[in-house]
Amino acid sequence: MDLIKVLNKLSIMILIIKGIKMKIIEDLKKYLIEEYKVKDESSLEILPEICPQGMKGDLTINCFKLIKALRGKPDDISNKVFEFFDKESDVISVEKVKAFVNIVLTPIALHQSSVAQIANLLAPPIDKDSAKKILIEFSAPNTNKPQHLGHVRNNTIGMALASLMKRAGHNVIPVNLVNDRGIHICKSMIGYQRFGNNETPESTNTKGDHFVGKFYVQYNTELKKQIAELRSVQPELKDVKEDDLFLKTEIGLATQKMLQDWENKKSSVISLWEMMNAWVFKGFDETYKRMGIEFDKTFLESNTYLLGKDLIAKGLEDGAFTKREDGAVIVDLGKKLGEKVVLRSDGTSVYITQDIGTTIKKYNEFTPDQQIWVVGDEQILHFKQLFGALNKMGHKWSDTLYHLAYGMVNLPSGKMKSREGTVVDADDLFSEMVNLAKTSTLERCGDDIPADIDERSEIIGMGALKFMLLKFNPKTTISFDPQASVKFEGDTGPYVQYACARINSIIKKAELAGITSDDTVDWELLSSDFEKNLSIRALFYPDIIKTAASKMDCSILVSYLLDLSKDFSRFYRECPVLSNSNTKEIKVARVAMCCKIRDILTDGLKTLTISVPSAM
RNA sequence: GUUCCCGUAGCUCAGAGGAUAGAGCAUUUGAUUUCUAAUCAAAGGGUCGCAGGUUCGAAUCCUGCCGGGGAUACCA
Repeated sequence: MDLIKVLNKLSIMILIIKGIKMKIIEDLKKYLIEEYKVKDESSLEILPEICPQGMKGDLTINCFKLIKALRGKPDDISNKVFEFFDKESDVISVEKVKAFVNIVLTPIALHQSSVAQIANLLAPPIDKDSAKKILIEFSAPNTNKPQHLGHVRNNTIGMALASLMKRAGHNVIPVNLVNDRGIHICKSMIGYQRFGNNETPESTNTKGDHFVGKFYVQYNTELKKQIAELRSVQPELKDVKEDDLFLKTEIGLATQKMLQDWENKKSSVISLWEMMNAWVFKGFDETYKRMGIEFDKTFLESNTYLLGKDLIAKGLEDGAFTKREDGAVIVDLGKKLGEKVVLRSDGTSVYITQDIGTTIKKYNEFTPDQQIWVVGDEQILHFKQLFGALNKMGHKWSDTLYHLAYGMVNLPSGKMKSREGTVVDADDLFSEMVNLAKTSTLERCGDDIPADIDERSEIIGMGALKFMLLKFNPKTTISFDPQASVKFEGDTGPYVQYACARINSIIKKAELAGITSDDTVDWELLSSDFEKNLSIRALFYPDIIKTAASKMDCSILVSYLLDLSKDFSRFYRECPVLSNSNTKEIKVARVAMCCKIRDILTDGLKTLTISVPSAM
């Protein structure tokens, strides 16, 4: 036993290489630098890979990737790598296939570099010097209707990205910018004035955002009716677009008047606006709370919509912008992006005017190293123009701005369209998911209904939804089938949660048997492929966090957690932990392994803003 | 017209220039006296849209074409 302890201490000499912390790999690097007389040591990065199935090995060194740094031939390099490993006592066997060198490590060397160093695996992979202050804006809802599946994707990606960046070691400030003013807001206000009958969310027992959304729908119905009437009286308007007929309708004119009154701060309009917005915000708060979303700061468009005008004037002076013959101020963004109007000829703002203003305001307020917007991919051009305009204005930080463009969410029937009533409402979706989780939990429990059934169902249902949305690369347009794609089997959140639940159950039973996490672990005993695979996978966790953060892609972490859970499920089947046929030492070692794997799974899910239920 | 994204198994999707292109679902089959079967094991299923090019090596990079979607407002 003492010998083991000494060996443990020796291999604790851990060094960091691109997220993979292994002494043997660092030694290999030193050896190759010596052999090939490499001058710039930082040019040589050795990132081992998991050996593919069917090959004999734990880890693989791909020598093709070392050609550049070493300036050698693939065959020579792989021979040298082979020779190096052949002499290492931590290596049981080495195999060279073409320029790939596959090594099998002793269990103790492997586990000591991996799960035994759980604190290292869970530490932020980015050092303090390269940590950035990142402002991330997402959600950006309108206050005239409740949120739908598209917002849910935005919210989920935004919050998980913020959490991921934080986990990687950055300083993250999540912010929201609520579109609480404008013609569309006036539409729901007119709708309420005409059809509201002085009802309130309380009097009708309706969630505030749904309550207001109802009047937005009624408004649009009325508008459509008036347009139809107009066309029946004036048949020549048949081919004119609906948008162009807006100001020819009575309700359209009333809406425009209301917007003007709002901008002139007419008290009756302002108080109606304040009352209805308060209802919506209360509803949104519930939605955000249920999703586990918190913002450090919420900007309101009603406070920011006038920003930018003076900046345009200054840009005009500095020559960043030019005045066109018709009086509009434009920015010339070159051949690809063309000209963009930044101020109307009548001197009023366009959308990009206030975006310029808000972005500069955010920069001055927080001085971040990077600003990120999580906004749908239909606005790619807009953001390119925004960044281009800021660049022209001489803001050097404009090249640190980043638009994380995510794809749309389609239904099997096609696009979601609010006008056709094919929108999946966020709150309905949450309830459906949680109910599904509850039903299947009840099925599994039989008569033994757990006391925390509702809390558990909430965690499982919401976890399944978030996991599903994060599984896809953000930029892909995804197809969401509420019936089929939302199951709790296979590559899902509950699969990962289930692995955690099984581990928790084992640990509870182990404690009853007198096995604790303080017991000394003999890692040598975990020598099966199933046990080694867990350590191999765990070894890559910091690198996965780092890569996912640098690519701003949570799906990388999602795939990893599925792989690790899969490795665990196999281990669970093949290596009983508390079986009576096991010695106490084996039980202790396997319990320790379970704890470490659970820690990683829990940490990974938490990073994705997903919780783990007490049991399943 | 210009521009951006996508095209990989029946379906939904991973593949960070490298080995025999992978998962899940669906289909077929097997596993529960042993720590939770929301699990595990296995089978079938692929001209990686097409054609060139770069490379020792291309699903991955470049060019062209075909197909699908988005953006091309003094809308937000």
